[in-house]
Amino acid sequence: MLKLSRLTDYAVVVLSRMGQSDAPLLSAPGLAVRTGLAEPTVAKVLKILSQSGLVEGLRGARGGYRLTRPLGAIKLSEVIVAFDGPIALTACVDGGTGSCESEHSCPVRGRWDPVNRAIREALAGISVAELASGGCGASFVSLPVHFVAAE
Amino acid sequence: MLKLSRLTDYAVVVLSRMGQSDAPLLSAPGLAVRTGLAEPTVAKVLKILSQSGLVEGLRGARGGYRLTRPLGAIKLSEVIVAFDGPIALTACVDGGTGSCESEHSCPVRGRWDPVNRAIREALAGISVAELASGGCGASFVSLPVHFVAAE
DNA sequence: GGAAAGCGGACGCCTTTGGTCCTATTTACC
DNA sequence: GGTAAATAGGACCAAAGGCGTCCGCTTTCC
Repeated sequence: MLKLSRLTDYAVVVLSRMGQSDAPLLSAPGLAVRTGLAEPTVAKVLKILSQSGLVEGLRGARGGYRLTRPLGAIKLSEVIVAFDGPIALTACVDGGTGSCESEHSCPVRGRWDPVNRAIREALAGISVAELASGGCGASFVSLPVHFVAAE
Repeated sequence: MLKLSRLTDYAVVVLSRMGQSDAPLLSAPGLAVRTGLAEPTVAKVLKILSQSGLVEGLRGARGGYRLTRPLGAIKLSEVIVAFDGPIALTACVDGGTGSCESEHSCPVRGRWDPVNRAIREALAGISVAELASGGCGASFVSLPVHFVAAE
């Protein structure tokens, strides 16, 4: 549906809350309360974020999670890839052969690659900080996306 | 999944084939043979394309479908909208209130709008003809996408 | 040693998608 | 006028994936 999964949406919310707080460590139950999301869901989100290296988990009592990078250094595309997998509009991922039974006669064979690249670059040009910033009044971020029709 | 539905993929293939042919009218069974797709599927795709006004259907024996516009005038975003609905990465569509139960405390409230706009503009800057053109050697299409972080 | 918290995996409900089929309507041709 | 071919619209069913939840295990602090 050209929609990202709900988990990804939650992840952005959770990351944003982590960026707002100045506490060194935040627990999953604590973040659940602050975000208003269900506790198991927040735990799942943080687990995946931890596996992707976007946050770091510290075990044991008084444990919790912390950002491994400031929000401004986390690209939106990284979060999406962590939850939804590689960003590709069609099942025919770049270059691969054998995945489609009628690829020999497909008129759009390989033509999606530049489109995918354009989307990827657009989402890589936005940081989570830019998504979360509530106080940045009138900042303009220009992202020039170059679409190469033919490789 | 940030993937468009399979029907949308088929639609691009069917439209491309229609653009290649110079016959005034093409039937669904005929297009099914030319594309290698199942006949009922092609019929479904053409029905939706017809409802969206991208193709025109003529009934009766010797009937068929024809493009209402040249492929170069059909934006990729139009095809996606016809099958997948409005292009919005999150369920929180632009501006709307009441759709999310925790919108009062959501730190990314309304922040997705510029992202959605950027994606929309990127997909609106590509025509189906550019996707289908097999002979266009080294044409470069530049689409400047301006991302406004704060509205 | 107990409590709190992260880690990994598995399970079940639900929605959506997808492919198919049936019937009605329209039109060309014999 | 009848028949065949094609679109139009809707309904149906099976499959897949997402989503939320829960369990047991490990780790660490008090």
